[in-house]
Amino acid sequence: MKHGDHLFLVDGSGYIFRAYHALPPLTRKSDGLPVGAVSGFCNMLWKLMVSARDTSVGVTPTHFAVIFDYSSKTFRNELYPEYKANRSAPPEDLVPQFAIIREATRAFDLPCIEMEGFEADDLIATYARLAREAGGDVTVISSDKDLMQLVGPQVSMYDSMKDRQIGVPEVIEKWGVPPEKMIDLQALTGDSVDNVPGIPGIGPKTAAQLIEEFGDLDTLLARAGEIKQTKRRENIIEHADKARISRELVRLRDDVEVPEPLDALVLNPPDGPKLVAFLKGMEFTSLTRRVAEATDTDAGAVDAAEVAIDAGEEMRGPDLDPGQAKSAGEAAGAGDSPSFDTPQALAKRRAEAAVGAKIDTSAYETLRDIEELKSWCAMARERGIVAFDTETTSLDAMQADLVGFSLAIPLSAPEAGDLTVRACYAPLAHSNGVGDLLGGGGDQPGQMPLRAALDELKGLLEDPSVLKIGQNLKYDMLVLARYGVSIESFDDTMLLSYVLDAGVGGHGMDALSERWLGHKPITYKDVAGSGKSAIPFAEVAIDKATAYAAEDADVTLRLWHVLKPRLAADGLTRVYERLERPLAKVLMHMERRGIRVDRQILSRLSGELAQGAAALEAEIQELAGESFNVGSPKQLGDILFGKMGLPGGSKTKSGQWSTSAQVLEDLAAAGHELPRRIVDWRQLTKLKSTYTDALPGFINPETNRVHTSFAMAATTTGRLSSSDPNIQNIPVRTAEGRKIRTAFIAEPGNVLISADYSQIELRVLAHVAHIPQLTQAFADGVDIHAMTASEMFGVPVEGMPSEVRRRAKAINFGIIYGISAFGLANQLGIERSEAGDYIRKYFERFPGIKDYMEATKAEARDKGYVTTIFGRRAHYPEIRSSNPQMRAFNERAAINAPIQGSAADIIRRAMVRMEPALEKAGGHTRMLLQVHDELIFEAPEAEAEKVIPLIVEVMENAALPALDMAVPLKVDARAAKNWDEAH
DNA sequence: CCTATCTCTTA
DNA sequence: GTAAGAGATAGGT
Repeated sequence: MKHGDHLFLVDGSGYIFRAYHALPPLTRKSDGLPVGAVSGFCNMLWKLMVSARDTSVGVTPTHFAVIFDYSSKTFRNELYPEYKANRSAPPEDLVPQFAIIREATRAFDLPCIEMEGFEADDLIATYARLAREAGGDVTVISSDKDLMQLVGPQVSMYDSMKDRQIGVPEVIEKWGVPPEKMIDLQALTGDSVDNVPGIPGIGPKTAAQLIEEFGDLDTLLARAGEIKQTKRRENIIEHADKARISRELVRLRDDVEVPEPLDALVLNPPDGPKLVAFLKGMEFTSLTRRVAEATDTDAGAVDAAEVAIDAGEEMRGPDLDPGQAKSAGEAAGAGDSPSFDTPQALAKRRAEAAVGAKIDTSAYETLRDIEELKSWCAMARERGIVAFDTETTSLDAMQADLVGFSLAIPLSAPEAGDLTVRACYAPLAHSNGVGDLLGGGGDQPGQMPLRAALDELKGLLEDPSVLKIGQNLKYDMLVLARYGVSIESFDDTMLLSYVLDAGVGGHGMDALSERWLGHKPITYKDVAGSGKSAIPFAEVAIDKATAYAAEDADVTLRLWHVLKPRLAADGLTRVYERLERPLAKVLMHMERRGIRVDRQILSRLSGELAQGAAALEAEIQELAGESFNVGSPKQLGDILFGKMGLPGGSKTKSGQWSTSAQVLEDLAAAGHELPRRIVDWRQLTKLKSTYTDALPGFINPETNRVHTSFAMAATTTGRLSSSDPNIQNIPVRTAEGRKIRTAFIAEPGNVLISADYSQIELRVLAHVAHIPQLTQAFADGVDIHAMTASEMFGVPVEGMPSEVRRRAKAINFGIIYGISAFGLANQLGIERSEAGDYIRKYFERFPGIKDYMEATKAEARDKGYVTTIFGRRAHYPEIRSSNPQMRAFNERAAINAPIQGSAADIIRRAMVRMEPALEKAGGHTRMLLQVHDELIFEAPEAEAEKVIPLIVEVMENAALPALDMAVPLKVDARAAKNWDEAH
């Protein structure tokens, strides 16, 4: 570099955040990938590269570089651990743009520079000094005040969004001090965003005035006693040390050993085809056209580059030769000829390449010390992508302690054929299983200290510029949360599989590995044993644990390469991005909070139930004339239908007489005493064993609350399921059962709020099937079942007999379930022929329903799946079965899935939006549980009244703005001390 | 000890 | 008629 040369330094990280907030949100048309900041970035780069002379910069660059922050952890954290500690995670739709912007930089053939331990600002300061010393001029493309200390005769700044040059006069005008005093000024004012303390009560105006008066910070601090204003004087004296620390935090380092020499930053003419391919892939049409014209490229002849969401690897893949990972800052070689694909072609190729992957479990490494771990973290950062898995002591994430973790990093692009993966396991808390009652086993040798390893891991997992890939990451996040570690920027292979293939098969890692890789991973049983002889994972020998754990990370990474491209290829990006991935964290928080359950209430109920059941059992034995196991359907059947000779109803699959409640009720109605007692006995013992006895065992000893586990990928339709304990089947229908709900309580000073959607599935049906009468009825807010009865039977709603309404209600539910005459007859206790008449009548009155059902069945038959209103798919591969029963069952399920699934999508949307919305009411209300159409919250008494309308609003508007439903959604919400009264 | 069956709870 | 999870029993391993 020489006199007359001009270096442009773009503050890439700063630009991303500014553009995100300043520019209107923009998404890629084909798949909804958020690209607003990327678009602004590309336009800015292009403008600066080719026509900076026409802007207020007024010069053409000869050298050019884009600088990024490497990670959130820098040398400043050593000075002051709280530095940038309060910065919150970037918005969900900004995260994927970090990686894309790096890729954009490469597409422009510009050096992309970042360095561990330093902020972008330090690299900018260093390059600015080097250029200055070489006699060149510098323009820093940023408007960040932190960089203004660099401004001087040879260095100026440029605000590209306002097209405004920032020189010495501009800095003085804005801050009241010249650039060289900016450090002192910022030391006094501090910075709440970066958590730089400064001196309380001193803002920019006061700081400028003080610096003007005393000359510089040291003089000011030395002579602070002279300040007249009492409070200000005391503050400055008391917080002088804070100001000194602040000064070191804001002072930029200009002596960094930068990764590229100045001369490597020479600006080359853009590579037209390469850049056009990228811009086309991003669907930036007008910029594509401008670039194509300026570089004399035939845009029509260039294939769009595939740029996938969160792409760490995709972005780097096409222009990367296998095994030749480029170091940070190295520009992509201009001579590479990129191979670009349609999403479908890429997905297909990946799937084919993945089968029979060479997985060698003996090649995995065991990380024994921090240095090794550091080097793996650095490698992960360089690739921008890492698969991650934890090993723990328990399946219950709320009680699991960390035993170790594994990482897997792709070394080559899979386009090169076989994907090359390096994987490792870091054991942290393995013990010798020889401990007896007196002394626990000691640590196995060769493990690094847990705390130090966690610190290192935290830096990687919380770095949003590195994509973390896991299988069921909600579990890992839950475990890590207890160690103060979160995961920012992630993909979950279980959720990917669920979005792509719900209904096709399981989504567990072993199933996915066999399905996609043709590989059977080592099972947990293989390393830990099973049953009584099982040992805790912590006692597994480290070499065995390494093979098992590292393989999980390896397999997860390979699965991601197969599954992720399918998202764009199948148009399911939106479902994954909006309904699945963000919900994982929401559920993690809900599970972590748990709900308070009153032991005393349950124990009292248990006693009452035991008494009642014992009394009934005595009567039952008396009536039966012998003692038998009342809980055994087989023995009971022998008594009822053998010994007593009662008329048997239906038989079970295995040929046994059924003793179901339905059969017993019928016998009771015919005047038999014993069946009635059995029904009552079963109710009491069910409540006792499943609820009052089992629930206390789920109270976590640490938190004293019950933490259910929500499964995100368990149902075909998109509903959640709940287990350990299942809180989605807590009794409500009978008075006896409802007593169990009184044990679910709020903490003192708080209330529980229950908010549930009214008739959400019928509303969804009205919307998807376009039923005018239903739509109108919901708009008018009338009783929907009475309206149905009125339409069908010609009975006026006024004074309608309850039996008539009951039948209409059963029909409405039947429709949602994919009605059959058999089922409806069963439900209503009427003849099949009569039920058939009802159904015919219903279809006459609501012909749209019949059309919807036929169309849905046809869709399922043709495509193998049906779709919810938000695009979620539910697969029914057996719908083409030659078995008529099997076929009919699948048809009914297919009819139900879009209705149940759309309702599930709606509440998922509400849940994703709920947490930020609750902040507005004071921020102390916490979402605890979901029961399909109901959300349960815990709120301080003082906040409840304020938060209820907010909750209702979020839920009622959950479909918007993506979808403006033909039917309004209605939510009822109530607060009380316990769940029974709130519901 | 593990798995299948039956029953019952919810939306 | 849809979607789930769980407890008790019974029978095979």
